[in-house]
Amino acid sequence: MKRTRIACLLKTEKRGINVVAAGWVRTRRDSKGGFSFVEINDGSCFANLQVIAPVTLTNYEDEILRLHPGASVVVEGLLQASEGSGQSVELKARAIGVLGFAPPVEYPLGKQKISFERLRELPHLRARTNSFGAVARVRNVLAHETHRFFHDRGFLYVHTPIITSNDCEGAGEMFQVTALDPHAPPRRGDGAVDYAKDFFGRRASLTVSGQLEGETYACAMGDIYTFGPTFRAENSNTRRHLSEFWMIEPEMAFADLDDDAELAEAFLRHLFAAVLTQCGADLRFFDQRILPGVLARLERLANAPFGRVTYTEAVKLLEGSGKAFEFAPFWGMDMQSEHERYLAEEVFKGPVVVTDYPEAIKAFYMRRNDDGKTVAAMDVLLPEVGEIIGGSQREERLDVLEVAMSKGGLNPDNYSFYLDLRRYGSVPHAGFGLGFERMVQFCTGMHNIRDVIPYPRAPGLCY
RNA sequence: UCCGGCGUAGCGCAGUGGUAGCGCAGUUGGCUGUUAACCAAUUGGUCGCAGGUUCGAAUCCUGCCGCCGGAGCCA
Repeated sequence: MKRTRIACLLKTEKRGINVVAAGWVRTRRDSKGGFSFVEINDGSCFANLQVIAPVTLTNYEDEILRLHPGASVVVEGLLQASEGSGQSVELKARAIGVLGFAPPVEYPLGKQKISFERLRELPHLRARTNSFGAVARVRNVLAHETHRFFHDRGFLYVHTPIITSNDCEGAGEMFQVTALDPHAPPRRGDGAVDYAKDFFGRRASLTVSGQLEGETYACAMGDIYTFGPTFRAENSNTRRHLSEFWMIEPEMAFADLDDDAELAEAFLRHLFAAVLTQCGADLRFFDQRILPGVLARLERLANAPFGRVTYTEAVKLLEGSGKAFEFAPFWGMDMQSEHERYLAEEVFKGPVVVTDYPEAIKAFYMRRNDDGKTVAAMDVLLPEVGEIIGGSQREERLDVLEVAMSKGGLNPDNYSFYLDLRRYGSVPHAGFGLGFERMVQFCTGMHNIRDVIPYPRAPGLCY
C-alpha cells in the first residue's frame, strides 16, 4: 500500500490521477444523490480530504454507512476537481478499505464539543483533534527550527545527562532517582538512608537544568546548546508550569551579556518567523478558535526589535508609572508578574530584555558587576506571558564564585567540576534557558501549558 | 502551598428550597453536491462523595475528593 499524504494531495495541481490516501474519519455526510461524503484527516496538515463514496462500492451498505469519527480507512480512487464549493479537490473513491471501526457510543471524540480538561484524560487520542494536531505540528516546527538556528550559527548540540548527582543548584525541588526498596531501604548507623548502597553509590535525581554540564562543554567546544527534558518536583499548579518540560540552553564561550541578549533576540525572532512561514493553516485555526490576534502578534514580534532596559531603570519606570500595583515596586524587589507584564505590554509594547538584576535575587553563578550590587543577568519578557527566557553571563573568576557559593550556602565540594572550569583556563561565557513549552504556548495561543506537550506531567497528573 | 470558582445524561451546559431541562452524540424516520449539513420523533441522570438543616435539598450548611483560574516558585 503506497499512500500519499493528504498534505501532498491538497497541494498538487494534478487532476484525474489515481491515488491512495489513508487516514481517520472526521465526519460522514450521506447524500441521497447516490454517495456519501467522508472527510478524512491523516495529521499531515490541518485540512481534511473530502472523499466521495458512491453507493456502488461493494461495501457501501455494510461498512461505509458504519463509518463514524475515528474510524480508519484506506481510500483508492481518482483525485478530481470538487463540484462543491468548500474545497478545490476531492477524492472519488473506487475502493474504500476499512481498517478499523470506531463505535460512536464508545469513541469519545465525536462531533460534539469536548473540553481541553476532558481531553487531558485522553492523551492517547487527543492528537486526533484539530487543536492538538495543530499544536503537534507547530511544536515540531519550533523544535526543528531550534536545531536549524543553532546549527546555522555553528553551535554544537550537546546531550547533557537526565540523571544527575548535582546536589540541587537552587533551580527547584528535584525528583529522586533510586533503585532502593522504598519500604526497606538500607540505613546507616544514625538511621538515615544509606545512599552509598544505592544504584549510583550516591544520591541521584532527575536534572532540573543542563546548564552546568553545558558550561563544561562550552568551555571546550566554544558555542553549544542543549535541548532536552528537565524535571521540577515543585508543587506549582498553574497554567504555565509542568513537572516535566523541555528546555533549550545555549552557552557561549568568550561571550558577555550583550552577546547573550543578542542571541536570545535573534533566536526568538527566528522562531516567530519560522512558524509564520511554515504553519499558516494551523496558525489561522489558533487565531480563529483559540486566541484571536495571536497571528498578528507573531507578525509584529517577528519584525520588531526588542526593547532593552536595566533592572534599575525598569524599577524607576515602574515607580514613576503612577499605576496601582498590588506590590509596590522598589529597588531590590523580585519583579512580580504584574510588573513584568506592565513593562512588556504598556511601556515597551513588545518584547523587552531586562538586564543587571540585584545580586541578592539571582543565582550564585551569575557574574558580579563592578557596581558591587548587581549581576550580569537578563530576563526576556513577552507581552501576555511574561518571562520566557532567563540567562546571564557566568561568573568566571574563581575567587568571586567561591564567595558567592558560600553566601548561598552551597557546599563547594559538590561543585568541584564546576570550579575546575575556573581553575583551568577560565574564560568569560554566557548563556540562557528557554522553556520550550512556553514558546509553543506563546505561538499557538493555547491557554494551558498542559495542552502543548503530548503527555503533560504536573502534580497529580501522569496519564 | 495560598485565594477564588466549578463538579447536573456519553460530551458541552442551564436550572438558587416544591416531582430534573436544553444542545450535541446515540436510535428511528425524512431531506439534501453536502461542509461541525439540515428537519422531526425518541432513548438516556443515585445532580462528585459523606454528613447536616428542612415537611421537602441539584439548590442552604459542614467536611472530604477532583478539576479550573489567579498568586507564589520558576522556564
